[in-house]
Amino acid sequence: MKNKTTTIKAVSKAESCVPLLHHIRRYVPLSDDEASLLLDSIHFKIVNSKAFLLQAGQVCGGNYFIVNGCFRMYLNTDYGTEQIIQFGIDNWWIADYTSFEQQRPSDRFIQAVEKSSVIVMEKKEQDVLFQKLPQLERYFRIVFQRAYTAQLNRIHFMLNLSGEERYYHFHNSFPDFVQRVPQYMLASYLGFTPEFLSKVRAKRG
Amino acid sequence: MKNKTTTIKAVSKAESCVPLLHHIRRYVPLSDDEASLLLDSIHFKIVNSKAFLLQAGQVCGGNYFIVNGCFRMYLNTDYGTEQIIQFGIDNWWIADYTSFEQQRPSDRFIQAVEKSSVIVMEKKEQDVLFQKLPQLERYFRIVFQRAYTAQLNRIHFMLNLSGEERYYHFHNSFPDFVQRVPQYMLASYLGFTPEFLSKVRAKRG
DNA sequence: CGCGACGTTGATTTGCCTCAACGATTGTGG
DNA sequence: CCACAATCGTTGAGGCAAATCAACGTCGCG
Repeated sequence: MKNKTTTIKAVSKAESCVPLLHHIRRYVPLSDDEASLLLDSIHFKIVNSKAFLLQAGQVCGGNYFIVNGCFRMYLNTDYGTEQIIQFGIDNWWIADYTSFEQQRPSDRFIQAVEKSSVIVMEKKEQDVLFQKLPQLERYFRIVFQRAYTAQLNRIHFMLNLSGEERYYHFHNSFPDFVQRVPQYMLASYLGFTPEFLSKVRAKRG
Repeated sequence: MKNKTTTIKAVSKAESCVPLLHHIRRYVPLSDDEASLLLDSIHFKIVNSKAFLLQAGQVCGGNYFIVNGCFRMYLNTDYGTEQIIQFGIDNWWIADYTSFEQQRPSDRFIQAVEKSSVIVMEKKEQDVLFQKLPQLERYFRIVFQRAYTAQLNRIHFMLNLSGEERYYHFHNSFPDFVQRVPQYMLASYLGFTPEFLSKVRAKRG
C-alpha cells in the first residue's frame, strides 16, 4: 500500500510537469536525462483559491511556473486599496524577481484567483540547475525578453487608449480570461474603477 | 596623416567598448580572449542628435548598447502625435526586440535625443556569439529580468500616482536626467501633456 | 436564513486635456 | 551680424473622461 502510494505520487509528479517540459522544449533542447535532472530539483504544488504564494514582508521563496489556474500579483497602496499589477495564467512564470534574486523581503502579494497548480523552483535549486543545464539560461533569457516586451506594449496601451478602449482591447486579446476573474480585479489591473467598468459594460450588453 | 587616423580608429574601438565589457563582467566572467572574440562581432557607432537607429517600417537591425548619450523609443499614434514609450541612456541596451528576433518590420522609432555612441550587435552576429560565449545568455537573461521588473514597477507608478506625483517621483529617481531631455518628451513618457507639466513646475520653482 | 462580497446606477466632483494666444530661445540663411 | 522662422515652454479659459460618494440589487455561502 505504501509502495503503491509512492508510485502514484512519482507518476503524478512526472505527469504534472509535462507542461513545463513542453514549454522549455519550445525554446531549447532538453534530453530525457536532463529532464529528470530538472524534475529532481523542482516540486509540484496545488494552491487553493485565495491562498498565497507570496505575502508582503516575506522573501519570495520560488520562481513559480503556473501549470494551470490563475494568480494575481498586487500590492497595498498608500490608502488601503489593493493595486493589481499583473495576472499570471497557464504556462507563465510568476515571482517577485527583485525579492527572489536578492532574497530580501517583498512588498507584494501573489495570490491564487482560482484553484491552481504550480511548479516551484527555489532559488538554491535554480542556481544549481543553471550550472547543470546552461540551456536554461537561454530559456529564461527568451522568457524574460518576451515578458519585457509584453510590458512595454502594455505601457503603450495604457498611455494611448481610453479606459473604454483598454477594456475592449483586453477583452479582444483574452476573451476567455475576462470571464475568469472578478470585475473589480480586472478594473484594478486595467487602471480604472469597478464602477467605471460596470458603466462601460452597460453600454453594449 | 591617413595612417594616424586609422591607428586612432583601431585604438578607439577597443577603448570605446570598455563600458560594455565592464557591464558584462558585472554579471558573468569574460576572459580577455573571449572579450576579443566579442569585439570582432560588434561595431561602434557615433549617432548624431536626431538620427535614427530604427524607423517604423524597417527591421530592427541591431541590439544596441548605449555607451553614452540618450535615445527615445516612440511610435506614431492614431492621431498623428508621437508617443514615447521609453528612454535609453548610458549602459542600457535598446532595440525593438519583437522586430529584432523575428526580423520583421517594426512600428517604432529609436532616435537619438543627443549626440550619442552605441555598440551594435547584429542579429546574425549575436546568434553566433551566443554559441561561442554561452555566458552571454546568462548576461542577457539578467539584463532582461531586470528590465522586465523595471517595467512592472513603472506600471505600478502609472497606476497609482497622479501626474504631479509621477513627475516628482521621476525627478527624484533621475534628477540629472530630467535636465537632458525637452519637457515635451518627458511629458509624453510620463503620460500627460506638456502644458500640464509646465503648470506643475510653475507651482514650485 | 442572513451576512458579506460583488456588481449596478445615478449625482456630483475633479484631474487633466484641448485649444488658443503669447514669450523665449535657438538656429539658419541672406 | 541681424532678421526671421521654427521650436519649445508658459499661461489661461473652458470642457470632458473618469473618480468619488452613496444607495441599492443580487448572489453565494457559512
